[in-house]
Amino acid sequence: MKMTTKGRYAVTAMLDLALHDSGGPVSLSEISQRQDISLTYLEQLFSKLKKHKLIESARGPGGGYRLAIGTDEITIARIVYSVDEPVDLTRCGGQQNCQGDERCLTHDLWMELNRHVSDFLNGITLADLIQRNNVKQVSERQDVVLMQLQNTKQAL
Amino acid sequence: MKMTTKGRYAVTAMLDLALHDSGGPVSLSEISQRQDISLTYLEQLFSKLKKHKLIESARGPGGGYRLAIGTDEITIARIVYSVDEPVDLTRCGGQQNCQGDERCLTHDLWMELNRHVSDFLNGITLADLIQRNNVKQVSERQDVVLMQLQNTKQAL
DNA sequence: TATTTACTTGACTAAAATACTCAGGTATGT
DNA sequence: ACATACCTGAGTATTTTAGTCAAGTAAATA
Repeated sequence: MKMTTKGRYAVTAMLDLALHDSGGPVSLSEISQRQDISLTYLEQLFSKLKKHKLIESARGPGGGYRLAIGTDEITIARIVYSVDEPVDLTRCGGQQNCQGDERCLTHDLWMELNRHVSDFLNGITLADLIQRNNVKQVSERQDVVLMQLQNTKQAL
Repeated sequence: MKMTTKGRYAVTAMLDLALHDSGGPVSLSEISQRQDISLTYLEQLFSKLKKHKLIESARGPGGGYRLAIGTDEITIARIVYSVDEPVDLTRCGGQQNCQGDERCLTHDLWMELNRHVSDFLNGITLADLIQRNNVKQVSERQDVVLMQLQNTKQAL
């Protein structure tokens, strides 16, 4: 399992989408502003998320993205796998050819770690995260900041 | 927690050392041959492992390395941390300033994953690995291959 | 004491991966 | 028509990784 900022951004963006999914579609520029992630980078991520059928898109003004399936079906693992192709921790990718064409001394250990991390990330869904107090708090703060930003813009 | 081949090599080399620690010190060239890791790269790794007091060195002919503490005190986590400086999975390194100077939406999630992986790697020692059947098997295979190699050399 | 073995140190480098940006699209609502 | 917003793929700067190279020092042994 590979953990990079790409995967982390994807989870953050998906969680943002889930939190604002009640009205119409959510545009990337909204998410970009709330989560401090560049718009073009988000486009890249969402393209992959869409390919993996986690989200649906609507074009044109008022368009944006919405979740394609329920928040309880979207695990963190699915999101991460969608943007970071599944690369695992063993040298050989589970092929058991880490040394010449045989298993290396620690092959099984890394396989175990792999499984462990996967199990953890498979056990948490967006629905779970939404319930969490710290997520609620941060999300509210972000909503307020975005509203202030928009008000300032209109005033100019 | 960062998982790279560097950390994996270090664990493999340390396990090899532990498995051959009964006689005198074990030289890096032995480990290099058994584990297919370049000698100069091993030197780099062992320098760090020594700084972290996991091993002791003896110079000169017949010299090499031996474990500085018991195999039951050497966790996988300690080895990995010794060669890969502790980098964690959050954007902020636990500083909670992942967004501006506030926590990002998924801060706590990555902290949790961090803790999870650490717990796992802290829960396994070299002593544990030595007991495992797959380790025993691979190790025996490697010993045989090395002996054959040395016999071939002498014959030349 | 000459020689060999083996650890020691630090700088250096090639290659890969990462984290993006940019330039052009295309669809859709008003 | 025009603005919004998704869509696509190429391109690129930076960083990290993995590993080499060079020039040592310490110790054992003949």
